[in-house]
Amino acid sequence: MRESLHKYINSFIQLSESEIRVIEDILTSRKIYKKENFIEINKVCTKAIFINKGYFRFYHVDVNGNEITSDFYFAPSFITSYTSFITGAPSFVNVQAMVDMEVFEFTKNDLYDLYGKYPKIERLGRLIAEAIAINSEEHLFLLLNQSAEMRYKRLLEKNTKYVNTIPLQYIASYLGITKETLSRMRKAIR
Amino acid sequence: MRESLHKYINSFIQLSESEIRVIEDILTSRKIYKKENFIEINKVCTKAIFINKGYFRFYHVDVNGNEITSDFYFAPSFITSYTSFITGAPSFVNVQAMVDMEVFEFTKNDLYDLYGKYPKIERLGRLIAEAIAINSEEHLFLLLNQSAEMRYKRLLEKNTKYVNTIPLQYIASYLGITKETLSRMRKAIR
DNA sequence: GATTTCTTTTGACAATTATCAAAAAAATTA
DNA sequence: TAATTTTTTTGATAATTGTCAAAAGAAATC
Repeated sequence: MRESLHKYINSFIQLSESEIRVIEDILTSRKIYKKENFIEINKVCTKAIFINKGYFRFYHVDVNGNEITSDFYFAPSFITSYTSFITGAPSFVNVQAMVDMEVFEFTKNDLYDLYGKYPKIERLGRLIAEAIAINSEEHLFLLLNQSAEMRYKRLLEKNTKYVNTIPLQYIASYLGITKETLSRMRKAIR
Repeated sequence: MRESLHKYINSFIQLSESEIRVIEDILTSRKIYKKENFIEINKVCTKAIFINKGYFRFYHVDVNGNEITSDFYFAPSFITSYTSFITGAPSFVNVQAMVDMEVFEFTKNDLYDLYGKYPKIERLGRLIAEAIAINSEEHLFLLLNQSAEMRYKRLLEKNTKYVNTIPLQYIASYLGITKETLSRMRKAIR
C-alpha cells in the first residue's frame, strides 16, 4: 500500500527497514476531495503530506480578486505550505486538491523528532528541501524568460504533464498571464 | 576575521567549537572583483562560497540578447549556482560580483564529507536549503502578483536594501520589466 | 577637474497583454 | 440524455509594457 512512498524516498536516499518504519509510524492515511483546501491561507501550517494519488495546486487571491496559481505538485511528492511550515508564519497560499486524492499526513513535531533521532532522515529532509528550491528556481526562470508565448512553449517542452492534465485557466496564471491570452496563444501555435 | 561567518551560522544553529573549526578548515579566503563572474553559465559548479563582504547578482542572457537578473545575494550569505551544485548539471546562470568582494570558498566534496561526519553540519545544510527555497518562493510570489507597479511597490516595502543599493537596470529585470518601464514607474510614484 | 564610461531618463511609437461581455465547448450531475 | 455547471474561446477595446534612439545625469578613471 505504501510502495509508492518507499519508491519515492528511495529516489533520494537508501533507508534501512527500521528508518522506513519510523517514517510510516508518523503517517496518517487520509482522503482529500476535489476542491478541498488542504492548507488555508493565513493559517499557520504545521502539517505536511505525501501525495500518493492526485495533484494539488498552490494559489492565492490578488488585490483584484483573481486567483493566482503559483505551483502544482503531483504524486508522488511531499508537500506543505513550505514557508509557513518552516518559519511558523501564516501561510500566504491555499493548497487545493485538484482531484479526489489519497495522502499520508504527518506533523512538523513528529518530523522534527525523527530529524533528531535519525541523521539519514534528516538527510532526506535536506534533499527534499533542495528539490523544492530547484523547482522554484525553474519556475522563476520560466517567468523571467521573455514573452508569454516563449514561456508557454518552454512549459510545453519541459512540463508536458502540466499542459496535458491541468485546466488551462490555472496554467495561465502559473505563467503570469490571463486565460484569454493563453487561449489565444494556443490558437496561434496550432 | 571570520566573526561574521560564526554569527551567520549561529542564526541557523548552535554549533560546537570543533564543528565550527572543521567548517573553517575547508574554507579558502578569496577576493572577487567587481564585474567578475564567480560562476559561469554552462559550466558545472562544484564550489560554493560564503559572502563576507559585497553582493552578487545571478543573471542569464535571453534569446534577444538581454541580460535577465534573477536574484541578488548580500553578505552575509552562502551562495552557489544552486541547481548546478546539487544536480551536477551545467549552471544556467552567471553569478557576478557587483562590487569588490571578500568571500570564503569551499568545494562540494569537502562539504559532503562534513555532512557525512557531522549531523549538525548536515542540519545546517538543510536549514540553508530551506532558506533558499523560501527566498525563491518570495520572489515567485512577487512576480506573480499583478502589475509591474505593484511588484515594484512590494519590493520597496519588503526589500528596501535592494532598491537603495542595486542599480535600477538590474532591479528592473528582477521584476520582469525593462529599465525604461521601471524608470517611468518611479517617476509616477514620486 | 576633465574625460570617459556607465546608468537613468525621456520621447515617440509599436507590440503585447488585460478587461469585459458573451458565445461555444466540454465536463459533471441528475 | 437532458440539464446544469465549469472551462475555453472569441470579439472589441483599453491599458500596460516594450523598443529604439537620444539626451541627461552620475560615477569612475586618468
